[in-house]
Amino acid sequence: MKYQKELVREANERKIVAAAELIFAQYGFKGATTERIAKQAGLPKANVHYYFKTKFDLYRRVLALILEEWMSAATVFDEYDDPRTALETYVRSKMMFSRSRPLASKVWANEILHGAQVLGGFLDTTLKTWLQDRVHVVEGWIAQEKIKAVDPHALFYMIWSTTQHYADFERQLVLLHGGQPFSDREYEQKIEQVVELILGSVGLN
Amino acid sequence: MKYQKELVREANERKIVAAAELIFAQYGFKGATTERIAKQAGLPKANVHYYFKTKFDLYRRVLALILEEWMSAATVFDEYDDPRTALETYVRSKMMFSRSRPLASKVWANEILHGAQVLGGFLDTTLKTWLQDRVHVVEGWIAQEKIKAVDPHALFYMIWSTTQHYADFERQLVLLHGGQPFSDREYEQKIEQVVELILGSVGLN
DNA sequence: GTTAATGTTAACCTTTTGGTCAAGGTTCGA
DNA sequence: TCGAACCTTGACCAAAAGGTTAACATTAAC
Repeated sequence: MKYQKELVREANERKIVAAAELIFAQYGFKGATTERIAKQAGLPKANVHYYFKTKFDLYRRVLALILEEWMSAATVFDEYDDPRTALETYVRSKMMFSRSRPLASKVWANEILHGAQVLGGFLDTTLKTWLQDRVHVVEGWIAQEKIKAVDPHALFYMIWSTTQHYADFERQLVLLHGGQPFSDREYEQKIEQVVELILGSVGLN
Repeated sequence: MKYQKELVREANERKIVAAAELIFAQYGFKGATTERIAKQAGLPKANVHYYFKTKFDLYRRVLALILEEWMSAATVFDEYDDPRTALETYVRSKMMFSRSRPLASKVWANEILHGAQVLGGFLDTTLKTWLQDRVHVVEGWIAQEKIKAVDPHALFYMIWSTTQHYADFERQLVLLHGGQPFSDREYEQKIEQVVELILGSVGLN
């Protein structure tokens, strides 16, 4: 059984992290103020600093949690051997991530856009390894003539950028869509269209 | 013949705008300080404020110039009737923009990521119209069975995101590429690969 | 019930930063 | 050469913002 204090700590940290994610997504690291984060979390600013020594610590925590989600979402790529199923599942998963966690995607995009000061280490090690392994898988498909001979790196970049675009450039898409956010039904269609385009790009129709 | 003062003004504004673009790209609007912009431009801060009343005015100027470039780059789409040539030319043009003006692309991405406060009006009007017209062109191609029946909006979003990714996520690509920036020769190959993927996505091989 | 550890918060401090000012310099037409 | 317009810049100011403090409240262990 957990102590009350432990529960209080967990609940407060969760509230603060959720608030911070929203504010960082909206304003960027520098543009986000601890005051605003505190208000969003429904706590006084000093309380935020009690749980997180500095704004930068809080930012790192937010990114670390997003990183975790990112990694666990990436595992779906390995669940199928067949290129069509593997790619389709992966693209769907990434599209769903953009839909359900747009704030996470935006914080991530902002971090990389401004030089990946915090995530650089991850990109350089874990992600690099992950990508190399999957590139080999794709090369295998190409060798077996299961898909067209495309550049695997370029393919992954296209999948990442296209799917993340639906979160990071949400505002643009909404404006081009007449100011209305996509309904669940409309978004399902977007997913289908993206899947179709990606599969088409490697010759799977 | 131009007056000397006119030349001074033009030269200084250019210096300031160029510096501002760099600093906005690196730090975002809020993260950029006028002091830093001034230093980058090689001028005292007060001089920056002499030419641009506020930081926000300067930001708007930077975006306005980028907008101009964006629009004039977009015209290449209309130069050919044939889908293969039109798409290939457009994708190449966008890839070259990412290569030659990565800072512009980053400032743009940052602006939209954080809600398109300034560019909202443009997206909602000029870009929306531009897109609708080109969507009709693509629909024409589909009706004539020149390309696969894909969703034209999704196609444009994919082209935009994929090509801009090479500027906006430059840092990630470089890290995944072993820390080395792409040479001109390597980048040419990247362009080919992206063109191939995009053409493939609409069934042109 | 006493004590130690942890949580809460208003008030405060310090640094950063966008922006102003005033005094002096430069250009240029008359 | 004189004066008006424009350019230059160090010093300054007020507000914003990250972070600290100290006093008080609550919980938990004995």
